[in-house]
Amino acid sequence: MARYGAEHKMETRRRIITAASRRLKQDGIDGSGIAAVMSDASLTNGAFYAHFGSKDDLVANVIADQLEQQRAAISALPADRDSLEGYIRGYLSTEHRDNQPDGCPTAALLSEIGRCADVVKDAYSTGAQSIVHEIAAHLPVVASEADRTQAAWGLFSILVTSLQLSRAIADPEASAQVLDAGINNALRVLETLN
Amino acid sequence: MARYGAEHKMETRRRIITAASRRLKQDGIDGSGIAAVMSDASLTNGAFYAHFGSKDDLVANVIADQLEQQRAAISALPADRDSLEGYIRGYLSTEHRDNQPDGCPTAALLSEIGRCADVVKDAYSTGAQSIVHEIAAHLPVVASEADRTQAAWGLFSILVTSLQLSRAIADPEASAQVLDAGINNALRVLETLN
DNA sequence: TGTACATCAGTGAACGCGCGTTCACTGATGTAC
DNA sequence: TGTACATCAGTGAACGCGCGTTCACTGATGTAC
Repeated sequence: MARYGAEHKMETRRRIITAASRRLKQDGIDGSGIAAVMSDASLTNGAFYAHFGSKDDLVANVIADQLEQQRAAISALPADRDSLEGYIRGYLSTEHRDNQPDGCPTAALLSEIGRCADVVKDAYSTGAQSIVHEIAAHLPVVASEADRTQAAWGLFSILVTSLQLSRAIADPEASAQVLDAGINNALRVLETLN
Repeated sequence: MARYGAEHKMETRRRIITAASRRLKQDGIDGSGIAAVMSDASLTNGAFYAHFGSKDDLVANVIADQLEQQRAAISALPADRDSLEGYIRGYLSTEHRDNQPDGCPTAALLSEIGRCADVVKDAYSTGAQSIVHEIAAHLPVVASEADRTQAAWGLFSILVTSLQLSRAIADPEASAQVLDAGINNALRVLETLN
């Protein structure tokens, strides 16, 4: 028997994924080095390859994990309009805008993911579709399922770009206007379904 | 007098900006090196600093130039609903999705821009606001200017994220569905203004 | 007309640095007997 | 109970490479006289 329990290595792996999630969302995929991620996880760079086959492998695992967490958070919302509105207002808040390491992975990384290896894109595809279906399940049932899925893509789009834009625009007033416009546009999607 | 006319250096500068636009949109900001850009422009890396003070300086100029071209293209559209619908369908086409070097700079770079130096973010802010105001000027005049500007942000958001998502999703069928949903959601924004 | 010099866009090698990845090694803990 | 050995998560130096940036130099063209 090894000196560590069976769960020890899995815990370390989880620690790396958690550290990498924050680092990747803060500095981007290209902007985050293995050594920095491992240091954030209180490890040295050499240990990395005992847990992941490559940087792409790590990124794919981070993406899948982050999207699943986001899906679960939406799943836990009560299926009424007020809860969804609360989620929208939280997503397009200045707090979320200013806390990228703890925020939405899609807003932080989407334009980089399109250029990533297939293993990353596949992880993203699966996760993003799960999130959108979860959003659709929380939309008013007055519309058909196809209409709700379509509206969910629209809602997701408005949230993501509005947040990305608010981060790319340096002037605080203009940035806040973009968040406001995003909230109104998102709420309008909810209304047009009724 | 120098052996070149006064316009020669400006032409070279333009050649670098054009090459860099394509390269940055294809490989991302972090993913594009000075040497590759200069090689694309049929020059060697050393000449770069005779034209730009830094990589950030180049990126800011590329962003400003790209967004101004996009604004001018929208400005040239007739201000009727069919023209706008045509623009939307072209933007969310598989051709645009598959031709990132010649495509929308926002879709290619937005999540990276939020992490860039202020000089880049300032160039982006100015350009993006111009584009949105140009879109707003092409929306039906039945709504107030504030409502149209807000709807223009929503339209822009739907276009950008839908294209980004279609590029991040590897499966062709799912990718096409995202483009379709984007078109429908974008057209719905036009309808709700009437 | 001929020659020495100034100009300057562009060349290409070099700088220090951080990247992703590899690998010989450490050292704490377990088992064998 | 004591000692030799096996296991293996983690260490830390090293690899080749490409990055952004610097700089001494080239060479084509103009001016001065």
